[in-house]
Amino acid sequence: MKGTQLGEFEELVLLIVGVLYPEAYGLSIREEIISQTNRKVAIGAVHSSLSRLQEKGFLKSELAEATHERGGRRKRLFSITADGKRALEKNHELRNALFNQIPEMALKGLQLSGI
Amino acid sequence: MKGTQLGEFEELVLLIVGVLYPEAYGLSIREEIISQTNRKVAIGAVHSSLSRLQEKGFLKSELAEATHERGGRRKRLFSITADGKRALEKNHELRNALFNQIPEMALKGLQLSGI
DNA sequence: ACATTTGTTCTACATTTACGAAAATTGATA
DNA sequence: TATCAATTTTCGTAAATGTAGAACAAATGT
Repeated sequence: MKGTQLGEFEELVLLIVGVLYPEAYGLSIREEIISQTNRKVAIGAVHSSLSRLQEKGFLKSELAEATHERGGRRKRLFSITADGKRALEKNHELRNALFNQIPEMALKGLQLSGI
Repeated sequence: MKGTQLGEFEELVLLIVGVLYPEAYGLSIREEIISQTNRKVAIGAVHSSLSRLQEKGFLKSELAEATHERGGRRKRLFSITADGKRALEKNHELRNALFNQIPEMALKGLQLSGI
């Protein structure tokens, strides 16, 4: 990859940032991924993906003010850029198009696996 | 990835194998990816992805008989397994669901990038 | 002041993706 | 049947992504 392609996990993170808008930050993103996918994710994985997405220009971020909760350190809030939106839509369209091009025969009988 | 997750390129290859059925083999897959995505792909990338997909159980393959064309080493033809189909559908559904959960606001005004 | 909670940064390593040269077959031709 | 040209896969290596969790930072409660 030449640094402009969206990886599998990166795409997931990008989508979740959209879903969580405007409250997308490291921990909330992690929680949302876990609850929507049943997949376990370490916090470090999320943050490294976030910073790579920002380097690629698909996300931007700003430091929010601290809240009044216990702990409540300042959050870094992420949001999608125009490039990020384009990348997401492009992937979505490509995949839908390919999905629809698969002939019936290619998948016929596959649901009753090894009888 | 723990060996059962589909990588970004792997998912693309899996879709193309479906599209090309029953004539999916290394070179034809490479050509189809290039023509459908305008992305340049090396033959080695395709083959390593194919063998990983087979290890994961998402693809199966068989050696076809030689054709009558000049040259023509025997092709290894790939097709999707039941597990592969499931993985593809699961990804497709998840992505559609997430896409639909993104609030309008998250993408508002992003099309007119840097005027 | 100190413990606790929330959150981000840093570091290290595993897996996937990428590239292209080398090797293996196969039909054609001499 | 030896060699050539064409087609396809295999192999070795480098770079990008994915995964994990400890270290570090800043806020609140007592």
